[in-house]
Amino acid sequence: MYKSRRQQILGCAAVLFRKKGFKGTSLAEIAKELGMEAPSLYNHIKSKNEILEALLMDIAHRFTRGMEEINGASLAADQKLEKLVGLHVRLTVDHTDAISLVTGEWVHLKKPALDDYIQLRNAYETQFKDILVQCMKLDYFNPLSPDIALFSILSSLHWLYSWYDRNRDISPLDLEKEMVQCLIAGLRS
Amino acid sequence: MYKSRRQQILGCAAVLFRKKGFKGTSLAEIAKELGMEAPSLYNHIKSKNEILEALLMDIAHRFTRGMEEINGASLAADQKLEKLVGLHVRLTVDHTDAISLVTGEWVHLKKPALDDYIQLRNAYETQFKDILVQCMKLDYFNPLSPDIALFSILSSLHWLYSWYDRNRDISPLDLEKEMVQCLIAGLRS
DNA sequence: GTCTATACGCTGATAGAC
DNA sequence: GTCTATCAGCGTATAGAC
Repeated sequence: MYKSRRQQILGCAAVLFRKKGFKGTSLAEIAKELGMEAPSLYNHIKSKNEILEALLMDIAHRFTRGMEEINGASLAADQKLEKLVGLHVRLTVDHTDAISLVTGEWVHLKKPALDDYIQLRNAYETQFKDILVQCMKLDYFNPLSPDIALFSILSSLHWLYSWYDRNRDISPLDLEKEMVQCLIAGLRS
Repeated sequence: MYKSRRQQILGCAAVLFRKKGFKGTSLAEIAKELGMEAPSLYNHIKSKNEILEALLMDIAHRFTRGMEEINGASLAADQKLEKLVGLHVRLTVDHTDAISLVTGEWVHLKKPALDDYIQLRNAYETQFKDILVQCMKLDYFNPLSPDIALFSILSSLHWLYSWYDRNRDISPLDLEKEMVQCLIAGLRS
């Protein structure tokens, strides 16, 4: 599969940003990893910050699209919840490094992009909670605090990448099944 | 309550490190917040990195001591698990800013301190998992994968600080009860 | 598209007066 | 203990040759 120079830079940066943080990674390091000099990067990117924007907005849009698909289908709320876990597992497996930036590095986004990112994030969480609330209206779900349940499930899903990295032998499908059991079984009475 | 200049610096740094990251925070910013100049900080600290070390090792030792106390008491495994949730809630409420560094900023620790930190962290997680395994031997617990259950519970507990910050109105005791229900209820059959 | 040369601000840290 | 002065190094970014 062909990768443009820009895509190579983005992929390489994601790995380094994950390991050393956005502020802890220099353009020289990214360039060196690709066998080039730092200034040459500017033929493919606008600035260092643009790299972070491209990585994070791509991830954010993938989550948004996934949520739209799930909400568009005519499924019961608990089935939607299981689909959401699957969405997180799939994106984590396919974009492990970029997704790791969601937990902390997004704070280094700058003003216009930062607002866009936060807006997408808030919309996603709102829709996630709506589905959770619908689940709790089903009589075989426990009526927990939706805020705490949302936070609890989401934080586990956000950290999937760190766990998956140390256990790449598990198949994505098995991982999804285990996560569904672990996260959702607790909500059912 | 009296706070030494060093403690003021550490507390101030924790707030800034949390908001802008360790690498994204300059000594000048920390100093300014305290109404002093950057070089004056060196009368109380050895280096910028030492601030991070002091903050993280303090937190790590608090978790280690908490685990020792819980393991030292003669409690059933499921009771120990509940106590552990309480430990995380209490430390999060009392040291919100410093504890936020546990999720990502610890990677900026340098060699001698980094190894100490990782060692404490691994020991804590091992003991946590042991308790989880003991729970699953009780007949009213589901036999989930201990690794996934550990990861799932710990990631929720690690992100408590971000949630607690936006919901400071809830009492620590209520939060503890909700978290126990949300995290542990799922493991019980 | 890649390079070398270069500008220039910021950062962590030290020296030394008060 | 705090300050001012100062340094060396690094980081992003630009200019311009090839």
